[in-house]
Amino acid sequence: MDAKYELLLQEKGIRPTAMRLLILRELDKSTSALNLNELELLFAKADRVTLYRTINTFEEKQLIHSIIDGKSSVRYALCAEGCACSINDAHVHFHCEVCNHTICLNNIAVPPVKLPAGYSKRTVSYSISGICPKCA
Amino acid sequence: MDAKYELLLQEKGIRPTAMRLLILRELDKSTSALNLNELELLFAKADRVTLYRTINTFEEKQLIHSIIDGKSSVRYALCAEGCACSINDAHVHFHCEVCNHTICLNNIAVPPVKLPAGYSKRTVSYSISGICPKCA
DNA sequence: TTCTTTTTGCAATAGAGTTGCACAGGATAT
DNA sequence: ATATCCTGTGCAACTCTATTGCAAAAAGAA
Repeated sequence: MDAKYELLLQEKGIRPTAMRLLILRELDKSTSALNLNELELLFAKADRVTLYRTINTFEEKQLIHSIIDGKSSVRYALCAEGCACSINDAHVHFHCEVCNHTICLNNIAVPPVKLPAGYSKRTVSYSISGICPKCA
Repeated sequence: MDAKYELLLQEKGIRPTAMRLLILRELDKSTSALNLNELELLFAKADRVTLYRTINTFEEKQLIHSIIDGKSSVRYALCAEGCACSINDAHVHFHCEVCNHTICLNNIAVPPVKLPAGYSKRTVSYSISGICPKCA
């Protein structure tokens, strides 16, 4: 069961501790991107800081990516398999203003724009805010 | 001198007080989008809360728009003339990771994407992070 | 086991955003 | 003009999110 997650962690060079496995499983189960607070609610017994540091580790090792949705806080979602967190892997995010969920539109790539001369591009973020099918 | 700003405020239905004129002028002068903290530094004598509420008023009346750049805080920039803050007016923003400035690429419109069925789009945000010409 | 390194928990702090309340100043009515 | 009302501004306090330092616990290495 957890073998899958353990493998995933090891592939990314992250030591599979109990906490990390739990957090990874929650991120995988969730259909929307979670912020720190939502994660905390899922783990009554875990410390905010542990979650915070775990999330940071995951992001550094490119196991998850962060999303800046409409307002409020940063959210996180698992990267798709084979994702290198490069510009080519970037997809569009959708934030529902009713249920306040943010989801990855993994199969909608961010359409490129041509920057004026002299600008170099490292990361891009394209997010759409509106109403999702469930809340319509 | 200030007549221009006074007129601008009145056009948008905002009463032109001294503070508002000052803040508007600073926003107009600035070549990059400012966050609350940066604004505060420009006005040593003004209160954070006044700036905060002024900015909120400006945004409600669509005199300025907010930008969610890379990390940190929300930034604000003057809307272009004739902007209605609709999706069609949306432009791409660029955030320089070196000087930490965020600028409006007013003449680069956000390329539209086709959402899956059931999703309705209200606002979009496209921001690029990298290095600007000055810092390259 | 013993030693060393990593991970976790607790406490405290920093920073941004927000609200309530009270005072000041301009606009309006009498 | 005076009284009244409404809006804007400032002060204080608070919430929420993010972050750091330090010590205990757990994991890995010798």
